[in-house]
Order: sequence, then structure tokens, then C-alpha cells
Amino acid sequence: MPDLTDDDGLTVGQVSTRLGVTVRALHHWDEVGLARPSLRTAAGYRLYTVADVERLYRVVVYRELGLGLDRIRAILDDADTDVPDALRAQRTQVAERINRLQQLSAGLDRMIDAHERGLLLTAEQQASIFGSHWNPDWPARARQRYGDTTQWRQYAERSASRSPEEWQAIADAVAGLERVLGDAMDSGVIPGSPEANQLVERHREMFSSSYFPLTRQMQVCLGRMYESDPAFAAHYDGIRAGLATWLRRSIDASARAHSIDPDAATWQ
Amino acid sequence: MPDLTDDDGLTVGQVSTRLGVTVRALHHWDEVGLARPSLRTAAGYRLYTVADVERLYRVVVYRELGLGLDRIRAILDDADTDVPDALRAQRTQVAERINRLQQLSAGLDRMIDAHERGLLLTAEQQASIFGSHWNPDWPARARQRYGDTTQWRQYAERSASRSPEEWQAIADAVAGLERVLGDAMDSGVIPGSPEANQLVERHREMFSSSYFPLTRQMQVCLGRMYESDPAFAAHYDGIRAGLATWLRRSIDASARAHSIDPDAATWQ
DNA sequence: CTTGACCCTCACGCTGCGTGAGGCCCGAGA
DNA sequence: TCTCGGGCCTCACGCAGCGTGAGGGTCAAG
Repeated sequence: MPDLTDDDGLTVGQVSTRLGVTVRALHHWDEVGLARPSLRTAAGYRLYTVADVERLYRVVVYRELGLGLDRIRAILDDADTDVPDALRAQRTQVAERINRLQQLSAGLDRMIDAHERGLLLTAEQQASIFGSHWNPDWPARARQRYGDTTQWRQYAERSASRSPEEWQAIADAVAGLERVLGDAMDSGVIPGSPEANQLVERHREMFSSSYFPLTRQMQVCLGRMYESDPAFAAHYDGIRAGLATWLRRSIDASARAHSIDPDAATWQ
Repeated sequence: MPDLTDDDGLTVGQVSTRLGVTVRALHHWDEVGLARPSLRTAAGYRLYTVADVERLYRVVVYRELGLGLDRIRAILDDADTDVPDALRAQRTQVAERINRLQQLSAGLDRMIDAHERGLLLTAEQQASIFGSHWNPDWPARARQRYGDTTQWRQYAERSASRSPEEWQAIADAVAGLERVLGDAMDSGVIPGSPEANQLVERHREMFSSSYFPLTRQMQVCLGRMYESDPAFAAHYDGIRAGLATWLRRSIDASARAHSIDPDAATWQ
């Protein structure tokens, strides 16, 4: 009948409270051979001697510095392990992880802004990229209306990773397409004709790759808005008088060619 | 015989190169239901449609921001999950991890210094704590001689966590014990007597708790050094003439009482 | 003799895949 | 037509460091 109160050694529970580690951790370190008790009672109880506790204490110290168990083992067991070197290596790793996390944090900031503001550009940048017709309030208003849709989310995710230059490229491409649309209307391209349908498809693809995936049904709704919304109508009619209507009619016709009833089309 | 080259969908390999993720990751996301292909060929090949790839792309974006798969699933599937909130929560977590890592890094710095310098105190602090006899070079010289021993390592680990106040307490305790030793010698306590043995034990305990665990054999070596090293001898003899020798003889006698031959004692 | 607090040994779970093992499928050349 | 090489499939273990029971002995006190 061994006496657990004398100083033959401490049980796991006693060590655990003294060192502030869990019993399970002591079991684990015993299992992997990192720090084992040199004694066991007849019943199998672990008994940690003073020297064992000393070793455990060192394990705790290095674990609090974030070292892995293998590295700790090397420090404790290999007399030729250079401790400062090992610690410096650890410090380097920690610095790298800090760096990574700081980049993550910056990325999160950008994404949060993208979701809340919609455009990560200053008012000046917006004006210089989208032209003087652009109203800096539009992204905020769009967010008010569409902020809880999947499309807005996809739009926000994409914009978070876009630089001003990329926005410029998009704006240029949009302006180019609008010119092409205006020229087509001028040269008598009829809504429903193969040429018009092709242009409608080009519009859908560019919109999809610039903002968010656009289905044909959604495109129909968009075309109606181009015509009915004063701001949009003014924009398109500013390119060519009647372009908003021509575009709406072209989209409608293309939808019909794809077996969609434009008058029944719904967003989403 | 399905044609894998048309746009019914992309195989895992094609998606993997396009999105820059491993095939295994695609398998995993399929397994856990985060992003599954909507088609399979007759042979069981996964076929990702354009919509599937869109979803995968979103997964990649949020994974690069460090979000867990469950949180990503919530963002993608639950229309009522507030994305900015989820991102802010993530940012908070990241900030906490950065904090923890920065504390780790500071702790590593302290430990590296402890191993390399031995004492993390300025020369002024050392002088005010250990008195004017103290030579600031001693820690560096001790490191030169003992830097690759387990004892130095334990000493360094302990000093890394000691504040100037704690060093002051240790210095006071040491000075107190030295006074007690001097008084004992003055009052005629004989090396080998029970009183002397008790004092030797007290010395060993205080040393062990202040610097590193000291065995009786090591204590013998220490006693010899106290007597033979000019600096140590001067220190002890400065307290009481002959104290270095008295202490060495007391330690020797106590060792003999514990069946140790002091003339054969070895460090370590 | 019983009770409650400790102790033991399995053994699965967690996070997000990496890394084979063993085997079927597909397109192209001999 | 046979074969070959590359791609795809489904298991299933591994990892890092324990957390968390499950099921069952042990110890000291009443």
C-alpha cells in the first residue's frame, strides 16, 4: 500500500495543478516519451519525482513559447542542440505567421469595405475612371437595394480584388461596347437579327465577367431598367438618341430566341 | 461515351489548374458538401458546370481570407448570413492570433537573450541588486564555460521569467544565508555537526530554487570552487575571514554523511 | 463496506486536406 | 485491336496535440 503523500513522487493531479497543465497533457507527453514519470505505483499510478517535475517544467516553458514537442525534445535531450538557434528558428517562423496573418487582416478589411461600400475607390478615382456622369452615391444606393442578394455578394468579392487599373480596363471595355452598340443601331441593325443577338450575348458576357454572372432572364430585367430608369436612360441616350430603347428591344428579342418570354422574366 | 472537351463541364484536373487548388481539395469540398459538381459522367467523373465553378471560386476567395469551411458554407448558402459581420468576426480572431504570436515573439526574444547573456538586467541593475563587488562580465564568462550544459539551460530558462524584483529577492536571500553562515562559523559551529549539515542543506535548496537543481556531488564541486577561485574566495572571506574554507569543509562533511566521497565528486 | 475523488487505459474527434494504394477510363499510337 | 500513359475514381491512414468521454480499478475516510 504505497503512500502517495510522501515525497516518492507526485501523482498526475498534483503535478497538473502545480504546473498548470492538464492531466491529459501529462498522459500525452508520457505516451510520446517526451516526459515520463520514472516511477509507477503497484496500481499503475504515475509518480513524478522531483527531477521529473523539473523536466516537465522545462517542457511547459518551451511549450508556452510555441515550440513543437519534437523541438522541445531536441532541446531537452540533445546536448549538442543549440538552444538559441532553435529559438531563433522559432522566432522566424512566428514572424512569418504574423506576416501572413497581417496580410489576411488587410484582405479582410478590403473585403469588408467591398461589401459595405461596393467600390474601393475614392470619389476622385471613380470620377476619373467612370467619367463625369458618374455619381459616387450609386454604389451605396445599389447596396441598399441589392445588398442581401447573392449577386451583390459576388460583385463585392470580385471588386475586393480589383485595382484601379482593372476598373479602368472594365470601364474602357464597357465604353467600347456601348460605342459598338450605338454604331450598330446607327447602321440599321434590327433587334432580333443575328448581329443584334450576337451583340446582346457580348453584352451579357462582359457584364458577367465584370460584375457577376448574368442569366438571360436577369439581362431582360436589366434591359428594362436601362430604359425605365432615368439615370440609365439618360446615359444610353447620351451615347445615341434611342439607344436605351434599342438595347431593351434587342435583349427582349434575343431572349425570345432562347425561348424566354421577356414580359415574364424575373430577376433571380 | 461522354465528350469531356465540350462545355458540359470541367473535370477536377481542369478546375484545379484554373483555380489553383489541388484535386484533393475539390474532392474534400465535395465530400463535406461545401461545393459539389452538379454532374457526373457515366464513369463517375466529376463534371463542374460554369455555375459550379463560380461557387468554387467564391470558396477559394474566402478560404484565402482564412475562413473555415463551415463559415464559408454559411456565407454561400444562408442568404441571411451577414457577410460583413462574419468577416469582422474573422478579423477579430486574426487580430487575437496576431497578438498571441507577438507575445510569443517577445518571449522568444527574452529567452534567447537569457541563453546568450545569462542575465537580462542592465549593468546598473546588476550593480544595484548584487552590490558593488559584482562584475557584469561574470554572466558572460559563466556562459563561456557552462553554456552547453543542461544546468546553464535550466538557469537561462528560469532567468528569462525573472523580473528585477525577483532577482532582488534572490540576492537578499543569498546575502541573508551568507550572513547566517558567517554567524554560525563565528559561534563555533563545526563542519560535520548537525547544525552545519542543516545549513549546507539550506544552501543547496536555496541554490536549487534560485539557479538550477543542485545535486550533492555538484555542491561539493561548488564548495571547492568557492575556496579555490580567487573571486569567490575573496567574496566569502570578505564576509568573514576563513568562511570560504569553512563552507567547503562543511559541504565536504555533509557529503560524507550522505556516503559521497568529496574527493571523487564530479560536476554533473 | 461504501462513497467520492483520483487514477488507469483505450479510442474517437478535431481541421483540412496530403499522400499513397489499388484499380477503372479515355484518347492516341502501333 | 491491343496497349500505353495520363487522368480519374474510392478508400483510408496520417498529422499535432491534446479534449473528451467510456468503462473500470484505487485510495482514504466515514
